[in-house]
Amino acid sequence: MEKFEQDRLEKLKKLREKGIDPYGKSCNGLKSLRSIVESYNEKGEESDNVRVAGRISSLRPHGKAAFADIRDWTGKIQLYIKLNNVGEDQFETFKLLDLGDIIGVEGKVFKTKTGEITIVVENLTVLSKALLPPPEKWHGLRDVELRYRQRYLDLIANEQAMKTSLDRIKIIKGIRNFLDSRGYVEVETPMMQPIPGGAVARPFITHHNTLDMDLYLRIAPELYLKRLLVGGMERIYEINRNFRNEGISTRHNPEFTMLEAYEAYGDYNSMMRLTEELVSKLASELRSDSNISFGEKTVDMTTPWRRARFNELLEEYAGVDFDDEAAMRQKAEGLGLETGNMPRDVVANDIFEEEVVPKLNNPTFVIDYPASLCPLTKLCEDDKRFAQRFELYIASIEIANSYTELNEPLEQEKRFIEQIGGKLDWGKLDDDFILALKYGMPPAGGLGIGIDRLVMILTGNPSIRDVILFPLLRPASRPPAEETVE
RNA sequence: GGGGGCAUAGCUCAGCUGGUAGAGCAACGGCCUUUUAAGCCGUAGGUCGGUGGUUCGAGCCCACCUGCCCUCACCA
Repeated sequence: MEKFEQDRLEKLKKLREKGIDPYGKSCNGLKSLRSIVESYNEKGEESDNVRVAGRISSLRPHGKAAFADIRDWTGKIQLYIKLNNVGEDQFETFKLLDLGDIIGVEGKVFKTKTGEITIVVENLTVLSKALLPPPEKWHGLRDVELRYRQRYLDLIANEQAMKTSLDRIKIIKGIRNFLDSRGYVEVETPMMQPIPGGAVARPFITHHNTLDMDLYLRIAPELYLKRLLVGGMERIYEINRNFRNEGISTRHNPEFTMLEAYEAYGDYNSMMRLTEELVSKLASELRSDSNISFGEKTVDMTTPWRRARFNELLEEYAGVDFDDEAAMRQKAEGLGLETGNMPRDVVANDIFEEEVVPKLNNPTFVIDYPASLCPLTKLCEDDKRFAQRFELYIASIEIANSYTELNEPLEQEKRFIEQIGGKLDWGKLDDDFILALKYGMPPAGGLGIGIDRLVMILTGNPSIRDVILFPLLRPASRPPAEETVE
């Protein structure tokens, strides 16, 4: 507690008395710890000094010598400090160091008799004196609440946390490279929207003072991206945050990262091919094994992935015939689902989520959804009861959602009105979007991929909070309740 | 929002049937110039999440509150 801080403040004072700045300056010519190890393994011992920096993660003093481990974000390396080598003054400085301090070191690389690649310290710089101790070195930081609230400690203490975070960055970069190489361009559309559209979800509301108007944090960028299709941008994507004022769970964070991509003159089939190529490529770049363990489950990412119609799967896993509405309603009631005044499509979808989704373990494209569930989608040509939409499920989690985009303005307007007549009580009809469509939008395929969920699958983390650096939490301590309010 | 679980030293965890608080790591003092979960000797460290209650006595039982985890609902 305060005791730890007191002890360390005392050492800080002593460092200053020795004329050392405990919060040092920038360093040139630093090498990553991993590169030191790799270069030693390739070339063996070298006569030149190396310069490195890192956080002290272990200290093993031996009187007039000491071993220490320092860690950077590429790995760790052992240091060997000998009184004979560094002299009285620097050895004194070393003794004022603690676990968690960040130091710079210069010295030669060698191998100890136990075979560990080690830097013999010749020169030592204090770069940051830590006033609080890091989490325990062996067990790391286990307390999930602390891991989320103080993510920096998680990153320091748990290698896996750092790896997942860096893997996430690789995945997002991989997506950009993939799309860029296919002639897509990345665009930015409004996060604050006067009418939150492109999905059905409760939005966050905010207010602009000068314009004196309420705005909504976007629930999807879709309607703006399609305006760009109208404007002639033929291959576009956006990777950015969406905000939905809904429940929080292992698969839901109020702000989450979404990829949306649109390809003029494509359709949901072209987007399906794109999705399979993209996701399987990311998977193989990240791990050599095509099997990913995900909680209790194991997912086989080997392509080609299964493609099955919505109603086929309903038949296969729920034993329900989409055409036999009475039997379907009976089945739903048997599952304890509310069927009351629900339209048939909604009942079918409820059964689907209850009975089919839990069984979709290996990557599966579910295609051709009931039409009324897809207000922004073109209908199937051979059966107008279904729409040209697919969703990709992996480990029973919805990863991607794609349509052949509806580009008929009057039909779109009609479907919006039906939707509003239904249950939407926030927002209104986005007639500016309809106006855009009236100028002509090319036929197009559109694709959305939930990035956080994709990262969950590809890194094998079953909780979304482990792939978002700072997931939303309640404040740890809240001010005492006001007696006068409410 | 409903249901279930968890909260003990800085960290990781024990704590029996209710009898007054423990270990390892970290810390502090000492010894130690190839160790690696270094070792050896010694020391210190606690509002047992919070507030009430039951009891001669509460970390333990009860109620309420706070936070987190799981799950259901809303949703991606």
